[in-house]
Formats: sequence, C-alpha cells, structure tokens
Amino acid sequence: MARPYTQVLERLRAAGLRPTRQRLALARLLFDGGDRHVTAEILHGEALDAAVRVSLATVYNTLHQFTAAGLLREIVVDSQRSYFDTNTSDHHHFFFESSGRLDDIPNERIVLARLPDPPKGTRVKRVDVVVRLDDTG
Amino acid sequence: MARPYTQVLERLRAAGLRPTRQRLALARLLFDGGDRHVTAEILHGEALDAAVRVSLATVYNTLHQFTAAGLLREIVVDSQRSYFDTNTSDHHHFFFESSGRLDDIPNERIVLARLPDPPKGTRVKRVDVVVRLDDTG
DNA sequence: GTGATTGCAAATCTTTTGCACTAAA
DNA sequence: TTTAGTGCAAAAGATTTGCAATCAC
Repeated sequence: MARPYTQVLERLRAAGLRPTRQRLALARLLFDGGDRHVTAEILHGEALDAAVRVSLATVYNTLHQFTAAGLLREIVVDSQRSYFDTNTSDHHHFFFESSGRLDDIPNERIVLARLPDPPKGTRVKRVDVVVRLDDTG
Repeated sequence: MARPYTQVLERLRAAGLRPTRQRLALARLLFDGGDRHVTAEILHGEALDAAVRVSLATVYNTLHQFTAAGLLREIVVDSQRSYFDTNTSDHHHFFFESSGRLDDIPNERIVLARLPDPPKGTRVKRVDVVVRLDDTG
C-alpha cells in the first residue's frame, strides 16, 4: 500500500521543501516500500511509467535537494553514474559489477577495527565500505 | 632522477604493451617518483607541461590499458571523474572532499573484521574502504 | 501577488569512438 | 610488410544551467 499521502507531505515540509506535485510523486516512488538504490535515469523512468509528468532535470534537482535535506544518501561506486540510497543510516554496500546492482550491508555485518586518525585539520565525514563482486564462473 | 629508461620499457614489454613514445612518456610520468593518484585530465596536463605531444584520447586509452595490465588501479571516489592509482597493492584511501585529493591508507592501518560472505554466484573482487574527510571549522 | 519551482533546450564535462595516418616489430 | 597504436574531430552519456512559464503560499 502507498504510505499515506500526508506522511510524505509532512516529511517534505519538515525538510523545508515545498511539497510540489513533482516532489510528492518522486518522494512516494522513493520512500514507499523499503530501501532503494536509484539513479536519476531509473527514477525518471519510474515516474513516467507511473504517468507522472516530470522532467529529467527536475529529477536531478530533486535528488540533490533530498540528499541535501538528509532524506537520501549519495553512493559512489561507479564513476559514470550517481546512485542515491533511501537508507540514510550507517551501512555499507555490495556492488555487483556485472549488473550495476547495489545491495545494502547492514552496519553490524562489517566491523572496522583500527581506523586511522584523520589528518590534521580534517574530520571524518563518513567511512564507506564497498564490497565489489564478480560473477562466479 | 628519472628511473632508467630501460626499466620502464621492460615493464611495458612485460605487460605485453608495445613501448611507444606516448606510453613510455606517460609511464615515466606515472611511475617515476612514488605513489600517485591522477585523473586523465591531470596526466594530460603534465604531459603537455613536459612537452610530450599526446592526445587526451590516447591518455584515456593508456590509463585503461595500464589498468587492464595491472600497472594501475582505478579508484572510485567521485562520480564525476575517474582516478587512477599507481599503487596497485591492497590498501585504502582518504578522500579530501573539499580539494578532491586522494591519499593512501596502508592496508595494515585498517582491519576489516567480520566481512559478510558474498552472495551465491558471486565472488569478492575487492573491498574498498574510503574515509571521506571534511575540513575542520 | 511574489518568490520558489519547473520544463525545456542548450550547454558543459568526461569519456568513447571511427577512421585515416603513423610507427613498432 | 603487417598490425598495433595514435590523433583528431565527432559522438555519446550524464549532469547542469538559463530563462520564461507555472505553482504554492
């Protein structure tokens, strides 16, 4: 079932984003139904499939606004394309190189011992672990 | 001082790459003098500065051929640009987001305990840890 | 109304490609 | 020779931008 309309709407308002038709529609595609990893192209395609008129430029803008607002997290695994993750909590990723698919690895499944201190004048913003996978045989 | 010409030449031959003028020049820029992280644009600029005539397309080709031959490793930290690392041994990276700079973290400075098993039908190709840094204050 | 948001098309940036030319073996 | 490698300019793909039209408040 779709998350109640008002919940998405409130979420946008809380983030200081005007709940426009486009943002509401994209937010529902993104946040209804579990954790997702999308590219701008994929989300735009889903919007069109759902008969939501939205330009690709707006999809890019929206993804970045949502990311700035903390609703999404950008994942860098492929230098050709940006992925956005609806799971903004601490966790890591499997990256299936053959298909371009991305899967979450829950935080507790990886233990990082002995992390180096950040260089002077800097602070650790995030530690990303990407487990790159090949197909067997 | 520059590594002896023949050493670079032999390294290319050993990798099955014809030691052309362009490849030799780029190899010397890359492999003389310690570990480096370059983008195609940067390496092309260095070549021009060193009065080596080489096209950007050839720089891209060469970086990929060197990577395929195991002389370089590609690092994904920025979805807009590809970085290549002359250090091909196992290690990780600091990424200074404000400057786009990349620094090696020796392998033993990070201990990965309890890695998840790869999903059925896949094999772990590599585990990349990127420590993303912000400037303080 | 008024300022934020959107769409569109054009621009930008990185990277790849096609193909005639050049150079290594 | 013969085949791999190169340069150039054009193409491709992802993303951003400028600006007039539209929408939320």
